[in-house]
Amino acid sequence: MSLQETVLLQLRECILRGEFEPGRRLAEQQIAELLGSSRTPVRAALVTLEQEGLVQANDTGGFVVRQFSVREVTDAIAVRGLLEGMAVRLVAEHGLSRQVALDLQSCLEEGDVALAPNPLSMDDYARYVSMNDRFHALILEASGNRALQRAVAMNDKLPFAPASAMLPMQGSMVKDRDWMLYAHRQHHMLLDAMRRGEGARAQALAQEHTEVAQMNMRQALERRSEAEQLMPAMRLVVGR
Amino acid sequence: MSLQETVLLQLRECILRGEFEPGRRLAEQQIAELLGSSRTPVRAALVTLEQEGLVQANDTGGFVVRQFSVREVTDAIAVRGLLEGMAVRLVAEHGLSRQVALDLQSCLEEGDVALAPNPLSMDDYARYVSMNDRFHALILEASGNRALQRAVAMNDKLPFAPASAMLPMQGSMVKDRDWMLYAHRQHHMLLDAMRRGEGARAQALAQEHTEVAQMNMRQALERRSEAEQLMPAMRLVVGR
DNA sequence: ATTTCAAAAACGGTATACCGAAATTTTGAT
DNA sequence: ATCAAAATTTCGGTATACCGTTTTTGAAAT
Repeated sequence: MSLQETVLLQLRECILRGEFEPGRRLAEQQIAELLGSSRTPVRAALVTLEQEGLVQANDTGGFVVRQFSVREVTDAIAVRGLLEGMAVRLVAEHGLSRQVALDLQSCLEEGDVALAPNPLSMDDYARYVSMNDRFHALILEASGNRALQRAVAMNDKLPFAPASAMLPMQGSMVKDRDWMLYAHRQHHMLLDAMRRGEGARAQALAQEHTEVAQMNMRQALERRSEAEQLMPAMRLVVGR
Repeated sequence: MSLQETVLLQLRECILRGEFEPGRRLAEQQIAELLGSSRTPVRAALVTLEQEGLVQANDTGGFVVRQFSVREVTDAIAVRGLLEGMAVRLVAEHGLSRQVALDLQSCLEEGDVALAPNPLSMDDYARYVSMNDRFHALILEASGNRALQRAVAMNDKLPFAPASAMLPMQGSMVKDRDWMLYAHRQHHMLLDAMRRGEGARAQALAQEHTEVAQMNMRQALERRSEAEQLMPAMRLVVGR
C-alpha cells in the first residue's frame, strides 16, 4: 500500500475519532510530521477528504476540520433511506438472484444468533454490526446500479450516515437490544418483500428502517457526554 | 483563482470535450506542459477528478480517462430522478416560500418565451438551457437538505447526468422542440404540485420528468456519429 | 515480416526548496 | 499595563529533483 493511502486512512480516522476539534486548521507540515511523511501525500489526502466533506477549504488557503449541524446529519440519514429504498426496490423488481437470496438469508440467521443473548456481550454487538454492514452492502451490490452505489458511498462518508454508525450505541443496555431486535425484524421483512417482488413495500420498509437511526441520533444528542465517549465523531456535530 | 483551480477546470473540460479517448493514460508531465504548469497542480486535479469519477486510477499507478457503459449513464439519470423527486417532495411538504415561488415562476415565464418561436434559434435554445439549470438548482436549494445537494452535485459530475445535459440535442429540429415543450409543461405542473403541497404528486412528476432525458439518451445512441458531433462527451460512452 | 529481449525513455510517488501571504510573537511607545 | 506596529515564524502553492518501476523503443534473431 502506498504512503498516500496510508496517510489518507490515518488522517480520516483521526478526524472521525475526534482527535482534532472542529474548525481546527490542518497544517500540512504538522500532519506530515504526525504521520511520518512529507507534505506531498498529506496534500493528496486533504484534497480527497475535502471531496468527501470531512474537511473544508479555508478562505485563506489550507483546510479545516469540518463541523456538522444536527440538521445535516439527520438529512444525510434521510438521504441514505431514500437511496437504499431505491436499491431494494430495484432488487425486488428485477428479481432476487438465488445466490443473493442465500447470502442475505445467512446474514439474517447470523443476526438472529448475535441478538439471542440477553444481555448482549460486546462480541455479540460487534458481530451484529458486521452482519448489518454486509447485509446493506449486499443489497446495494445486487441493485446493479453503479450511480446508486457511488451516491451511497459518498453519503456514507459523512459522520453517522453509514448504516451501522447509528446502531444503538453499545447494545449492552436492555433498551438498545430491543431496538436492535426491532431493526433486525425489519431486515427479515425486507428480504420477504424482495423475495415476493414487492418493490413498493420494500422501498417503504427500507426508508422506515432509517428511522431507527434517527431515533438513536436524537437519543445520542440528549446524552451528549455519554455519546461522545462511545462515539468520538459526535464531537464533530455542533448544536442542540 | 489559483493555478490548481484553473488546471482542474481546464482538465475537466478537456475530458468532457472528449479530447482524450477513453482509456488513455493521463501522464502528469504531459498534462502539465499542455496546461502550462508543473506536475503539482495537475496531481491535485487528478485526485479530484478521480473522486468525481471522470478519471480512474490505474493498477500500475497514474490515471486513465474513464469510460462509461450505456447502463451507467441511464442509471445516473435514474438516480437524479430519485434525488430530485425527494427535493420537490420536501419543498412541497415544507411549504414553498414566497420568494422561491416567485423565482420559479419567473423561470417558467422565461421558458415560455424561449420556447415560443418555431423553429427555435440557437439563442432560444441556450436561453432555455440556462433557465432549466436555474429551475432545478432553485428547487434543490429550496429543499434545504445539504446531503441531498451534495448527492446531486456528485451525480451530476457524470456525463449526461446533469439536468440539461440530455436536453434534446439542439432544439432546432421540430421534434426536439416538441419534446422541450412537453418537458416544460412538466415544469409548470411541478410548480403547481409544490404550490398545493402535493408532495407525492410532485415527486412522481419529477421522476417522470427524467424519462425525457432517457429518451434523448436512447435517441443519441441511435444516431451516434451525429450525437458525438453535438456532444463530444458522448465519446466517453461505450457500447450500443 | 514477426517475435523477442535488452536498452532507453517516460512515468508516478515522494521529498524538498522557494516564495509570497498569512499568522503569530515581539517590541516599543504611550 | 495597553495597544499598535514591526519582526519573525508558519503556512500553502508551486516547481523540481530523485528514485524505483513501468512502458516504450529499437535492434537482433527467427
